[in-house]
Amino acid sequence: MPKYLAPTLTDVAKKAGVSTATVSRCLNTPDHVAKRTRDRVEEAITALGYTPNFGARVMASKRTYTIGAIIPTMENAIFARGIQAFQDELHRQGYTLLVASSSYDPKIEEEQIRTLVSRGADGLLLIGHDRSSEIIDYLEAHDIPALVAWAHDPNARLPSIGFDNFRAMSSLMKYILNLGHREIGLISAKTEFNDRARYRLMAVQHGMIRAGLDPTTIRLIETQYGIKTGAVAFNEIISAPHPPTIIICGNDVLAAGALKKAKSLGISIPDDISITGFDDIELAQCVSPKLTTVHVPHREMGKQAAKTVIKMVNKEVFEKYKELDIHLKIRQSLGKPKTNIL
Amino acid sequence: MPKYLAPTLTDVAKKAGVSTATVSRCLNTPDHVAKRTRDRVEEAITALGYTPNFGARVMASKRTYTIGAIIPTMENAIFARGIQAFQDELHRQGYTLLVASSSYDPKIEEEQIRTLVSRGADGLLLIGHDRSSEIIDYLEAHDIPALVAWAHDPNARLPSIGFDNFRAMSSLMKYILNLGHREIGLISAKTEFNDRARYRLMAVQHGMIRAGLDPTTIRLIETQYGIKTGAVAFNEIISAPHPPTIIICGNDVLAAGALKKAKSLGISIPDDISITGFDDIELAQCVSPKLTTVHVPHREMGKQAAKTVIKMVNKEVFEKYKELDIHLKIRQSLGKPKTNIL
DNA sequence: TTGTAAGCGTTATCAA
DNA sequence: TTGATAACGCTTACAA
Repeated sequence: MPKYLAPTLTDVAKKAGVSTATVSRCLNTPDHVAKRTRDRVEEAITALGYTPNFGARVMASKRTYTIGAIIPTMENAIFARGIQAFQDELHRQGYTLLVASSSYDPKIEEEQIRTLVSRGADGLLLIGHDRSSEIIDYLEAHDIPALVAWAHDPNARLPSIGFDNFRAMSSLMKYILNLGHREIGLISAKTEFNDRARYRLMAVQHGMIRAGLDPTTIRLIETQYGIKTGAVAFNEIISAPHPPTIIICGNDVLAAGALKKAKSLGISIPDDISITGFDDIELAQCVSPKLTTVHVPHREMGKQAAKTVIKMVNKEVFEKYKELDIHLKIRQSLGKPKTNIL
Repeated sequence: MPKYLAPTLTDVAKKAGVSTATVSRCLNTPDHVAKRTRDRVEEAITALGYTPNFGARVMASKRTYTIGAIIPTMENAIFARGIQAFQDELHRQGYTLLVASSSYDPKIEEEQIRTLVSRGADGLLLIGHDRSSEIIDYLEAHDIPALVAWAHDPNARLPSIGFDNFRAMSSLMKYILNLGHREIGLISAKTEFNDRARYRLMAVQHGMIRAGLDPTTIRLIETQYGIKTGAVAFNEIISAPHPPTIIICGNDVLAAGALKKAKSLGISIPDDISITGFDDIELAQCVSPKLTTVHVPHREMGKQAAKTVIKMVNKEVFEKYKELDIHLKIRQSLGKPKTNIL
């Protein structure tokens, strides 16, 4: 069997009896071509099963209609929902999304940024602000616009669309303190290279201080994201000598893990201890008791992120720091603190 | 501010005082270059912040070390976990994964296949076998190897790695019938363009027949994937005149939705009615009662898929139809049928 | 409306 | 071990 070679513009041109320029025009600016010729060319294209070579196209035109996104992990409903919305909007506007994941590793993230840029991404979507200024220089040097999502920071170098993680967690914290909780546990995602997690942690600490409490009394565990890790952390906090009346979790997945563990230990939520989440993914409503959490408009964020990135790519004006509203979602996993010590 | 232009091989060559060929060699076959020259070149590269242009590279070398994957949706823990494992293994072997999603639409899937191929993907990962033979012709014509995952079918044109959806659901069905269930409800994903869903449905029907029951008595609802849609479907089945003693769900997410609805209606699972899922994602253990489901080794599948695709790309021998083991995960959402009619 | 031809940034072949 | 130089497939002035 002879090795097949994909047909090129030249093949199509030959078959249609026109120049390569004309074929190219049929593809890019069809209305600049006479109907008769266009028909001939299109015929040749389908006959040959021609698909343009992307690499060549990029080299010649410098425009790819491709947006890259680098997310910490694909294995997380939180990003999944927002990214799907991002992709849907991009697709509607004729752009293609290419996704890569960094496994929460800044080195890998840099690598992926370079990969995507060298592949001709017109623009990039990144998660959070924690990254080296070198890589931002790199993006500027290559004139590749990048938008940060899942965060809001008007002082950051990169534009962003998202919410203020500090404010969001603060409002939950205020609610918790109002209920009378004073002994607080916190299961957080790793805060290194993760500004979202760090701001959420800071919000809890600041809440304590404002209430005249000692923030060092927070039973804090930093752990990787996951249901299992949430369960382990819960167990650890609850087993210590003086357990808290509430365990705040950095996201819904950790909270679900904590809840699961509580159940298996026969600890009643929220009677014995309260648990809260963050994100309001569907999971939050599937567990019982349903999770009190912070609602984040992931779909909206994804959609608007797409619109903004496209504006950036096209050098149109855009809102540089767009903040989205979040709100508390009060459900059953949060109650008043138990009066007698557990 | 002058518009910056990304440095090219030529710039590096000039700066290092060598030819472009030498720079290229430093990048691709460093050991064919004298250490002294190599050092000079590397210095120039970092000084300029040079990154190779991918398009040009592809055009010149025809090799990209990129694998494309097209999944029905990113918004689904089922694919997320497998794809993350797929990506991890690819990354370990020096390949880059580019993911696109089809929104369960075969037209979009074709589009994405062409996009990925024209971008120079060396190989492709696809989900399930349902697609036009034209697009398979296209892949063959372009000599792009494609591997199907999440399915097993030794008669299909494309090689695959996965499990036999019919067998998997059949074994669950056998277990269910053994418990004494005779009145069966089924919430399935849409079966059009989805062989996995179709085989699972067929398995339920065949199970009925083998047990001497009439498969047309199955209360069947086909719906989109989602927690909400699962809840709606459950409600519909349960509200009909003669409700079943069990509702089999095509995957865990639908089952979680059904469970949630049951709880809100005050229906006790599994005392009043049983519910089963499929996939055994983490969610299955977070709901209560925990879901009886079919365990699918997603991570293992993703990892092996990566290894196989790389073999295919490199024209090494590989197992064309690899079947992975699945097994029942018996938990609490499945019980004996209630004796008196609900 | 169409054709000619000069790039675009690499790699690879062939000499040196 | 290095350097010229011809592809690779496409777009886009510029000419016709």
